[in-house]
Amino acid sequence: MLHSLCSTLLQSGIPELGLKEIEQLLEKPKHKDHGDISFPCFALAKHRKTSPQQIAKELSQNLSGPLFQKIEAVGPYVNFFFDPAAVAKEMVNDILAKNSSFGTNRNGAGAKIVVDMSSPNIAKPFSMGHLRSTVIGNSLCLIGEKNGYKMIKINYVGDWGTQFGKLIYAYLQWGDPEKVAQNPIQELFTLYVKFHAEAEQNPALEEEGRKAFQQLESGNEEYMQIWKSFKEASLLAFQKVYDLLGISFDSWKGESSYNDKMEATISLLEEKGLLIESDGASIVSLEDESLPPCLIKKRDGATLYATRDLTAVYDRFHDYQFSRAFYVVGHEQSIHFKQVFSVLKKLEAPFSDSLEHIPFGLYLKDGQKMSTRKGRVILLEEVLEESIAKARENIKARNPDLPNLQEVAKEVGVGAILFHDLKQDRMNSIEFDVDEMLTFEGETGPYLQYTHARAQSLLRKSGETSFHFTYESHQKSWELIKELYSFPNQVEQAFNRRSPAIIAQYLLKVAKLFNQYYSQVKILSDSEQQESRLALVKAVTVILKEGMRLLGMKAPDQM
RNA sequence: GUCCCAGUAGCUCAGCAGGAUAGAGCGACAGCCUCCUAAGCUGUAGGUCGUGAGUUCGAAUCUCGCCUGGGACGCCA
Repeated sequence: MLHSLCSTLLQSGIPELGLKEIEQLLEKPKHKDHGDISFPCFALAKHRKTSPQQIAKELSQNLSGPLFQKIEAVGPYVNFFFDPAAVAKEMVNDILAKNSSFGTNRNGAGAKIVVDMSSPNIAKPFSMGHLRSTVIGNSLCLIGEKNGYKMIKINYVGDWGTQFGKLIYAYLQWGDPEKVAQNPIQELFTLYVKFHAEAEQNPALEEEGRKAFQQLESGNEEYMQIWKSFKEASLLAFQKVYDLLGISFDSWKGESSYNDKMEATISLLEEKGLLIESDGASIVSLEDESLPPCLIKKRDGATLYATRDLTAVYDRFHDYQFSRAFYVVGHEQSIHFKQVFSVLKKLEAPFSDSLEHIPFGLYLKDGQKMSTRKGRVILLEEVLEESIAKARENIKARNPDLPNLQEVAKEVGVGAILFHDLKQDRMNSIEFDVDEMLTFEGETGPYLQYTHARAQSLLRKSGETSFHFTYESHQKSWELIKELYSFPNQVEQAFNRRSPAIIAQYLLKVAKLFNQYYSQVKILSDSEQQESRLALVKAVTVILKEGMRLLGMKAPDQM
């Protein structure tokens, strides 16, 4: 709204540019004394062969309007200062009227996007590494829905592959069935680590593992039974983590669901003449794309993950007729996805232009990648429990009478972990640091939740249920209102750039502005301003709550 | 060796579809609760935006080289 007001006003003075072009040139000044919106004249200077300073001066002379306090030329810029008294009321009332649907748009027009996310490996603990895929994927889905898309969350569980051959071999060799039955995840993990430690001494074990997987894939009854029991135990354990995170899925079709469909994929590749032999394995050459070849079948005939990804995407297209497919998977798999997408292009798959790898940096431990094989992992569940415990202590100390202590502690503890992950650009690698992760002060999830709870507390104390805003002159409140009103734009940006961090950073700005306002202005008072101030507070809660929802966080009313 | 990602304050990061004086948080130091939740707020100190070129009226932002760190590179996922 503010932008279009400025561009409309400018247009008469700039006949050579269209309304849209002018609007795109407008920018938000970094400094307050440069106004609310500014128009840089450099582009015009080129056309007109006059100095931008001159143009700014000329343009600003003829400009004025009832909604503006002043419009002035400063150097090569035309700076617009709105009259908050004239525009703020409409802005705040718009937010209040739309409530949580403020910022929702129909850009996606209901198009379906399937999202491959989370995808932990069964028989391995749920590590911090899987957290990123899970929370980034989940947030992108929420942001996608807000932008009018139909998002389909697929947990492509890693329940097939050579690793299970290794695990079965290790289990038969060293496993204690009773121990495994009692504490499956921990025991299986121990076996997995042991296998790799032993294999370093005795490389022949790798061959044993491959053999065992080959047998599993060809339907060995005993191995299937073992595999099934591993899978059941793992899914049970994962569910606990998903419950804590408050995340659910539309599909749990894991890698093993495609066992009987792989042959079809392989024949398809053969029909197109893409499959060639190389060192006994079957590959698709991608030399023309300067990529390493895509391995389809191992020497022993067993399949590989590329084979399964190819098969899975055809199946997903069949099930959902998606318009796009996202793969929220670590950056270290970038080449793999380039390969798979290239093969699909060669296959002339109808969806081959709709595939998108959404990579993210990894969690590092001591500057290095965490490795499941070496047992160098950190368990998500433990970190979550620790965070919840800390939140509980904090609440007990500050708000001992809070009735639903456990529930709020969970929301805050989990919120801290979620926000810590989502607040920074997803490509950044994150050095794992518990202390930093469990910080509740500064730019953190609990800070946002605290700010929201504070605002809710004001509303609760006032007893007010309907809100009417009229503008009261105050520098902070105008800054805050402008920020609140930019939420719809942030929602679009976050989706276009596939970036939950945009929402996270935005919420920090809102919270900071509100806390400043709160410290300067007494909201609950007998003054006639109270009603209007409360309306602004209400608008803040609307944005904070909805914004946190888009990140997968809860916003408790008290904490 | 080839390819990908990153390098901004002591630490963690914003800013990057080029624009005015590079911003936060943490940590340090100094303040603010007889007052709406101090998980908060205010102030001070702290920067050759890795480095060298180039493009441009203008570069932290775009291009190329180099340096440093991380990751990937046919039978793991």
